[in-house]
Amino acid sequence: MPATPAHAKPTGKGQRERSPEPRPEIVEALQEFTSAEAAMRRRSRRVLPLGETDLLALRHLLRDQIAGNITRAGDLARALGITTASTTSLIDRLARDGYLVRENDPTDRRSIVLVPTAQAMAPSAGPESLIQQILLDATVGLNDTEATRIVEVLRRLARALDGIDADALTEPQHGGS
Amino acid sequence: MPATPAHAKPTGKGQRERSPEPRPEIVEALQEFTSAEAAMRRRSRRVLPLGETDLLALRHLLRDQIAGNITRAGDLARALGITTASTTSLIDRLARDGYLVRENDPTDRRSIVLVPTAQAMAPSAGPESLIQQILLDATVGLNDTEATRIVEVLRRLARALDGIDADALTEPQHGGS
DNA sequence: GGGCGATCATTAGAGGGACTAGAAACAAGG
DNA sequence: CCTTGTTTCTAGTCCCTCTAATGATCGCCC
Repeated sequence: MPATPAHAKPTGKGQRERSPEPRPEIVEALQEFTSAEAAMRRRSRRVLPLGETDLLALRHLLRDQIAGNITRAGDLARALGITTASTTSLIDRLARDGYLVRENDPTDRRSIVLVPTAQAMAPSAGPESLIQQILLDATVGLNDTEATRIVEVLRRLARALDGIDADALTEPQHGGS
Repeated sequence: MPATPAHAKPTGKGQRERSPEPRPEIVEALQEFTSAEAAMRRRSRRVLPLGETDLLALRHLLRDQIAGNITRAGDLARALGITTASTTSLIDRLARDGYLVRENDPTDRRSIVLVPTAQAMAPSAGPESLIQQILLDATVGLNDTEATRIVEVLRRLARALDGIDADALTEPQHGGS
């Protein structure tokens, strides 16, 4: 690995003070992480039972279920950033393999409600859990304050990405949230 | 671990002390980030000139060039976690659109050397740079120690993922030769 | 220095997953 | 009732990756 020579060095003064400056090293490190994860996931695609999108969909379903929310097909499409047509075949795949079932929405007969089955937790118990464990092992050695701060930043980054759509990229005006 | 729906609450004592405990919230927040990024990238695929893999490939090439290393086709395949066959068509795409050129490797006539062109930096200047800016904006408000710690953890996570291959997932033994 | 296995890039063919376009069923309001 | 908007699904297409097999070259050992 190259030693990434080109960091914009922060002005050396404040060591403990909150700085209004951005941190390019963090964005760069985040890129390293995502590209490492993508590469790992491609390398291991044979032994992983589900594709990337399918896994994200399943996680979304389980999270919604824990939170007590129901998930309809359209919700999943929006959450994953794919079209509803793609979502239909995604649901077909997951239903065919027994990860979820389609149920009628009692309040809207056009909609369907997606209900994860017990099988839905299986991926998290297979090779996926080993990945989780390896990741967990890499998070030790922090104090509570640091851990909290990291989670804060990651959440802020995720929400910032949520606000981006195609229009925001072509029209640099922040159209409002 | 049966399901672990909520967070494993750290033992409330150490607020400033380094803890050997893992931080599931960090892994979870990281998942949120990667899924938010994937969703954003899918939403904006129309206006982004390159696919995800193509972009990663270009970044790898530029990084190698800055570090003074040459990149051969096989190197790219390994870095991206795809087969050499897929790499061939990836190089075809990138070469066709003028992002790189193939050159002969003087030391090995079977290999080709990939040389990024000036065009290779164009994607980082378009919508991609806007994404970068939005991410940068979300990293403000940290002190130097916190920023350093975050980068440390992310790098450690990335390296941990680098060490995972299909065999490591099926054979939990770390016996790789 | 000639043969032999290993390595590198490529081609050919197949499959998965995402997209666009359009249609059917239903909801909601005039 | 009728019109307009929403939700899902079908049909057809395209892009990207994979497996399998080929041609060219390297490294090595006899």
